[in-house]
Amino acid sequence: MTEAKALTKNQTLVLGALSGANGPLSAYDILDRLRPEGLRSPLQIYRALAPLVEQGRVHRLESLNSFVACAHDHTHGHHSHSPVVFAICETCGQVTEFSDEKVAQQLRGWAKDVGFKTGKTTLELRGTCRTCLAA
Amino acid sequence: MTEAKALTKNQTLVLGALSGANGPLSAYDILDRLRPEGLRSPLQIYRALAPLVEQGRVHRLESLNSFVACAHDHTHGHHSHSPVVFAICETCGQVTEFSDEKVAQQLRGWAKDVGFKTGKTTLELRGTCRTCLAA
DNA sequence: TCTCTCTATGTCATGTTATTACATCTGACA
DNA sequence: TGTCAGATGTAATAACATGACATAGAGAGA
Repeated sequence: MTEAKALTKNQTLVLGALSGANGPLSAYDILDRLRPEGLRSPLQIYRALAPLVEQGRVHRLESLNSFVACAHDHTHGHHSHSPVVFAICETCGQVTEFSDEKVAQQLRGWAKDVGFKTGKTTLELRGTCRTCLAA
Repeated sequence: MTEAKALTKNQTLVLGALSGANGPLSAYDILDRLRPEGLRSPLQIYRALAPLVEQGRVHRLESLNSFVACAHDHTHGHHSHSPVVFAICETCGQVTEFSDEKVAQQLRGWAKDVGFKTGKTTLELRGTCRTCLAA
């Protein structure tokens, strides 16, 4: 098993901010939370986010222009790279992360048929979660 | 069969610009193309886009912050609302639009299981198309 | 130890995407 | 003709993201 890559100071701060939040944060939201730690510019946030997203420790939600800490465990250095689905509640902001092998398989099948080489997959559901529906 | 809704002048211009393009355009790209027609501000573009997207004549690509004309026929006023998948070639910019009932079904199944009410679904594949792979 | 180099960091400026607020125009129709 | 609603026009600004360049610190090797 490979070791998890060590994080730099700013990466640690950014990941901490996202882990501590109970929903997605924009880069500027993160910046506001980290001003007390001395961060001052958006670029510092974006620079820290890039490798975190790359490593899968943070996900970018394209439909919100914001970021969430990955719900899975990264302390042991490895995780699945099958595409992730995000269900985003527009009422409470909570994001549920899951992956679905059937969906992945189906998309791979389409790609194979038409000769498309898939890199990153974005799959986001916007709607209302069970809790908010009940309320 | 319901009739297609009539478009306003600016909506016609914007849809025309998107139909004429051979790939996705940002709102500001569209604006640049429509300056000769007298459009001057981003808001004019965004205002025209909103109902076009609403009606499904235009799709927004979240991962590119840009827009494409829907590949399907809207002249007869009706089209399927099953979620659409976009395959975006990062080399040539071409966007292929398709829908996959199995994927849709699978996602509906998940939503049902956890009690999530899905509104809009975003499903975008970034990668390389057959043509660009061959080149 | 010195210094070279690589990575991370800091800062300013700017580029790109999207909306708020408010004014004006136009056509339907009472 | 008056007025009302929808479409349009314009300025200003908010929100998201990156380019360019300077600085700091840690580790390798002379």
